[in-house]
Order: sequence, then C-alpha cells, then structure tokens
Amino acid sequence: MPGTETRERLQHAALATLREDGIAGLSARGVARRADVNQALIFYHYGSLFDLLEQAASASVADAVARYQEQFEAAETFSELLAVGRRLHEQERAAGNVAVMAQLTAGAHLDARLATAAQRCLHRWVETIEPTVRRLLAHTPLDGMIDHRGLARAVAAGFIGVELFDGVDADGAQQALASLEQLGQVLEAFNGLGAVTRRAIRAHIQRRLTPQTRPPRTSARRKPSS
Amino acid sequence: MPGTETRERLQHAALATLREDGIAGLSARGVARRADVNQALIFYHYGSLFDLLEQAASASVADAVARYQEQFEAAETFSELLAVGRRLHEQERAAGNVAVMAQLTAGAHLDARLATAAQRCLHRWVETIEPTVRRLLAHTPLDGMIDHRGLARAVAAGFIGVELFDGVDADGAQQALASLEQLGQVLEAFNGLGAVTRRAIRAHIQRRLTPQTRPPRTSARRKPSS
DNA sequence: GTCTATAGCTGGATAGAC
DNA sequence: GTCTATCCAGCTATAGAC
Repeated sequence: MPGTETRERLQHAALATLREDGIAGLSARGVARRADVNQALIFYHYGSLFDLLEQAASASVADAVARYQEQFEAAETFSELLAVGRRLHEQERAAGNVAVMAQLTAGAHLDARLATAAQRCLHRWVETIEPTVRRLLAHTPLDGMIDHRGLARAVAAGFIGVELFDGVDADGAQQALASLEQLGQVLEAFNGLGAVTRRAIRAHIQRRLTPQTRPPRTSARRKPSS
Repeated sequence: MPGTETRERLQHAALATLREDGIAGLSARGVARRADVNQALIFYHYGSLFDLLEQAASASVADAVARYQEQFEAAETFSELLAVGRRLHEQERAAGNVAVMAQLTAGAHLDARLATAAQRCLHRWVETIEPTVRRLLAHTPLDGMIDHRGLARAVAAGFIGVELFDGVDADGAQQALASLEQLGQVLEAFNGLGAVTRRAIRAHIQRRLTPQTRPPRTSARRKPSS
C-alpha cells in the first residue's frame, strides 16, 4: 500500500512537533518539513492538520496503552503502581505521549477535534488504570471507602500535571513523584498490619467518614470547529 | 498616571483570551480587540505579546495567592486542605487562574518568556501550599515519613492536571476531586486513633519503608526566545 | 500519490501623524 | 499615549501538472 510511509512519517512528525514546540508552535509547514514530506500531502491524506493530529494521537496512545497494560495489570501494591507510573513518566517522556496528551488538553479549548482527541486519549488511559486501582484498593483496608473510578481519574490527572510541571521545573516534578512514592509505601504498609488492627482502623475510619453528596456539575462549553 | 487603564484592560484581556482560547489561540490582534484597545499599544506598552502575558500572569497569580493564603493557613486537616483546593478549583476557574497557569506551562516549550512566567506562577503556588502541607503532615502519624516539599509540588501538579482534565471531561474531574477528598478524610481519620495504635502504625510503617534514593535528574532543554 | 505554485488570510511588529 | 497605515513573514488550503 503506497503512501503508508508518508502517513507514518507525518504522524510521527506531528507528535514530535507537538511534544517539542507545544500546541501553540504547531503548523502544517513545520510538521511537513520535519517529516521531510511535501506540505500539501497533509491535506491530501488527512484533510487538515488537526485531523492528522487526532489520528496520530489516537494511534500513539493506543500503542502506549497496549505496552503498559501488562505492567498495570501486574502491579500488586500502590508502590508498584507508582513505580509503573514513574516508569511511564520517564520512559513515555522519551516517546512523549504524556506531553502529547497534555498539549492536546491545553489546545482543547480552541478546536473541537483537539478536544475529542484529548478526550479519547484521556479515556484510554483512565480505562487502563481503573481496573488496577480497583484491584489495589480491594487489597487494602480502604476497600469500599474510596471511589476507584474517581481515584483512577485523579491518577491520570496527576500524570498530566506532573508532566507539565516537569516541563517547567524538572527537579520539582521529581520531588513530587518521590513524595507520592513515599505515600504509596505508607498505604502499602497498612496491608502488613494484623487483621485485628486493620479491622479496628476500618471501623474507626468508617465511623468518621461523612457520606459523599456532591452537587451535579454543569459542563458544556466549547467552541465550534474552525 | 495616564495609560494605566489601557494596561489594565490589556492584561485583563490577555488572560481572558488565554483562558478561553488557550495559548494556541492567543494573538495580539485578538487581545487588543477584546480589550477594545488599539493593537499597536500592546507593543508600545509591553514590547511584545508574550511580555504582556508574562506581566499579566505575574500580577494575577500574586493577587490570587494573596487571597488564598489565609485559607491555606487556616486549614487544619487534609480534608480542609482539599476543601480549600476544591474551592480554589471552582472559584479560580471563574477567575481562571489555574487555567492560565496550565496554558502557560503548555506554552513553555515554545518561548522562554512563557517558561519563566509559568515557572514564577508555579513557584508562587508551591510556596503558598508548602507550609500548609508541612503543618498538616506534622499533625499526622506520617510526620517525618513524607517529604513535605515534594508533596506540596505534587498537590500543585494535581491542581494543574485536574484543571486540564476538567476542560476535557468535567464530570471525570469532579469524580477525581471527590475521591481525593475521601482519601483526605481517611488520612484525617488516623488522627482520631488512640495514641497507642498510632505509635504502633508508625513503627510498623517505618519498619517497612525503604530508604529513598533517587538518581539525579538531567534537565535542560529549552528553545531561545523568538 | 506527489509535486509546484499560489491564492487568500492572519499574524507580529513598526513608522509616523496627531 | 494613541491612532492609521503598512510591511512582511508565516499560515491553511487548493488547483493543477506530473
């Protein structure tokens, strides 16, 4: 199938540009130059720059998620989850997928296609993380007290935040990850407590937890496509 | 002092544009139109669009931090810190300061001035949060086990991540915050345990904590100003 | 599928009148 | 300090030859 290599080059270059220059530095000419491909081919193959980006991001996140799925599933403790997170943060920074997602979310305000691309990426990560978080919580005295769906989203949001933080203050980001790792080890340590102590803690916590009632959220704000 | 109102209008419009259209949708013409000010005045008063943005962001974050300082200092538990965080997230979303910071960090890859602006904003937030986190940790069995400086940065990164997440999936962001609140209540609950139990837990955790040794981080990557 | 060429536009930034 | 007018670089997108 001819043209496949061109498409691959373009997708690769689009993500690389997004990564290095950010959404604000993205342009069809720049991407084409980087891919060493004629600029008009972006529009021939994808129709528009943002459509190229959307497809590139989808393919890339699918790939990354597939590579990490196994590691997430293998995580048995919060420390291990955070270790996977750290590996993800450090290795995928080279591939740059988290940065891509961060830039997509940042650009989501501008264009509906970017918004859907960002949404798809986020959702893929969340649904990868979610079963792991649920499983880990189940092994913990916290089981049933913390909404695993929310926590999975918090973890994903955390990855994005740390990624952007890292772009601005790499040492600070490392400190942040290190402290989370400490926190994870603490949570993990509870699993080593005796059954009696655990039950006591559980009962105590449950007595103090106030029920969660949250007002519904008005969402919906987005501009039409350009 | 004449020209002051023009500057204020421009700063306000610059942040509003950043918030609503993102860094990728920012332009001098757009900002000027929004401020109802002649476009050339941006360059007369600030030299460049990014310089305007830098000053606007600095002024704005200083203002926001000042308003929240008190609430952070008043927080006595992790639940309260998270409640402050939620207020911050929801109220400052109206003012839009977190979004501004997120967009600045996203644009930091492109221009050195944006990078320093983002850095300054982040640093202001971190140094506001840090004493609170330290104080809260001190009231907890976790005292001394978790690096408060890292945790403060993790919290700041979390705010940014949730903000971006919110722009893409508002309900998911709410779930994330809710689960963190649950987690905070759990941590808080430990403070209600008897002194003996707490000491036992502390000893147990400390026995299981592995010492933190982290490889140094190679940072440094940034493009020169345009 | 790939190329050149170019239309048509928007952007940052400046010169110079007031 | 503020305005108009303008230069020119860079952009998306298309038309049409190969």
